[in-house]
Amino acid sequence: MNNVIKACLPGLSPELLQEISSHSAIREFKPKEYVIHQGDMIRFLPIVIEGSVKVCCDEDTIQFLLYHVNSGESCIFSYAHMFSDSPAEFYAMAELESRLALLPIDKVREWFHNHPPFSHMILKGYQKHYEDLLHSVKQITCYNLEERLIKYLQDKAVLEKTQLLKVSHQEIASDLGTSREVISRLMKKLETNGQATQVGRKIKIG
Amino acid sequence: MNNVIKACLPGLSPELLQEISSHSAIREFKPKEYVIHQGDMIRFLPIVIEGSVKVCCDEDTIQFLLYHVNSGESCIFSYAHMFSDSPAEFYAMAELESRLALLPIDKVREWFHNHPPFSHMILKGYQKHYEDLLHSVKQITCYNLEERLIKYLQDKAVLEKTQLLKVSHQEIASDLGTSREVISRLMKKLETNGQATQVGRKIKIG
DNA sequence: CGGCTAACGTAACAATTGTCACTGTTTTTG
DNA sequence: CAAAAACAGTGACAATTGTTACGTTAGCCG
Repeated sequence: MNNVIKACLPGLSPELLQEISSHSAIREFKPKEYVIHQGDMIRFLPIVIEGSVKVCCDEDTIQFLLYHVNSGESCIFSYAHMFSDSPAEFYAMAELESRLALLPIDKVREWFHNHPPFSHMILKGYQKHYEDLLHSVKQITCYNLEERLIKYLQDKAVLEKTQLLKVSHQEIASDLGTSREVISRLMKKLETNGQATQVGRKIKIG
Repeated sequence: MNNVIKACLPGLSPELLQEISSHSAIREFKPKEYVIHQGDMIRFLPIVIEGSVKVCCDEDTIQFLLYHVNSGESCIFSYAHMFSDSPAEFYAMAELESRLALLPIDKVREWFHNHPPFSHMILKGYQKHYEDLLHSVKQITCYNLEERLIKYLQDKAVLEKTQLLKVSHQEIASDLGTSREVISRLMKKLETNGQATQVGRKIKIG
C-alpha cells in the first residue's frame, strides 16, 4: 500500500509518504459506482491509484462532463473543499474498475501547511485540472459537436485501450451536454465518412 | 506602497509583506494597454491593486474572454508559469485605468516554498479562478447567447459602476466568441424587450 | 425460443447561430 | 471641412443544434 501511494506522489519524503499511507484508506469502485454524490460533504481527498473516474457538473437540468481523473491523479473539487465546509456541487463516478486512496481532509490540510513539497504537489494538481478545464472551454467555444464527438471517442479509445467502445449514445450525449438524437444523427455522419462504425451496441473507431 | 499591497494580501506576516513590497514594482496601465502579450515569457506575478484587467485566450482564429482580474486579485495564468518556463498562451489587457503590483517570479517561487500562508493564498487564488472558469463553462454549455449577453452586460455594469456602458458590438462579440452581426441582432431583441437600449454608441442597461 | 426492455434510427420541424452582402451613421483625422 | 475609418442595422440564407414523435432492433432473461 505504501508503494502504490508513493508512485502517485512523487517528490515527497519517505517520512511523509509513510504518514500519508498510514492515514489513508484504499477502496475499490466498480464501473458506474459513485465515488462522490452531489451534495455529499467532502471528507477525503481521493487519489486514483488505478482506473478512471469521471467528474460531472450540474446546472439546472443539464449535466455535463468536466474531466476524467486517471491513475496517479486526484480530484480538484476535493481540493476546493480543503479549506471550506460546503457540500459537493458535482458528482464523481468510476468509469472503469478503479482503486482509490482516500486521504482524510483534516490531515491533508495539516500536510499542506507543514510540507512545502506537498503543497507544491497540490498546486501542480490544480494547474493540471485548470488546463484541462480550459481545454474544455476551448473545445466547446471553438469546435462544433461533430468535432468534439470525434475527439471524445478518440480520447475514450486511448483511455480504455480499445478501438471497440462500449458506450451508449445516451451516455455520450450527457457527457457532451446534448441529446441522444443529436448523437445518433452525428454517429450516422461519422459512419458515412468512415470515422466510426456502430457495431451492435458498441462503437468501432477508425 | 506597502499599504496597498498589504490590502491585497491579507493574512501575511508584516515581515513577509515588507519583503514582498521591497521586491515588487508598481505600474500603471491605460485602458486597452497590454499587460501581457501572447507569447511573452512571464517574469512576474501581477496583482491588480486598482482597476480591471481582462484575460483572453486564443484557439485557432477565435479569441474569447476567460475572465477579469479585479482589484485585489491576481492572474492565475501567471501562477501556471511559476514552476515552468514556457511563454504565455494568452494575453492580458487593461480594461480600465489600472494599477498593478508586479512580483518577480523567482521571489514568488521562494515565498511559495518558505511561507505556508503565502502558498495558502496562492491556492485560494487558484480556487477562485477555477470557480470562475467553471462558471464560464456552465454559462457556455447551459445558456444561449442571449442569456449570456444579458449577463455580460449586467456584470460589466456592476464592474464599471454605471448603467451606461461604452462598449462596441465588436468588442462584446469577441468577448463572447461570436460575430458582431449576431450581437447587433440580439441587441435589437433586448431593446424590444426593454432590457437594454442603444444610446448613440453606448448601451444603457435596464 | 419468444417476449420484454433499453437502446438506436430517423423524419420533420423549430430555434439558434454563423455568414455574407450591402447600407447608413458616427467619429476621427488629415 | 472632407475623407477615411470605425461602428451599427439589416435582410437573406446556410449550418448547426434542439425537440418531438414514433418506428425498429439488439440483447437479455425466463
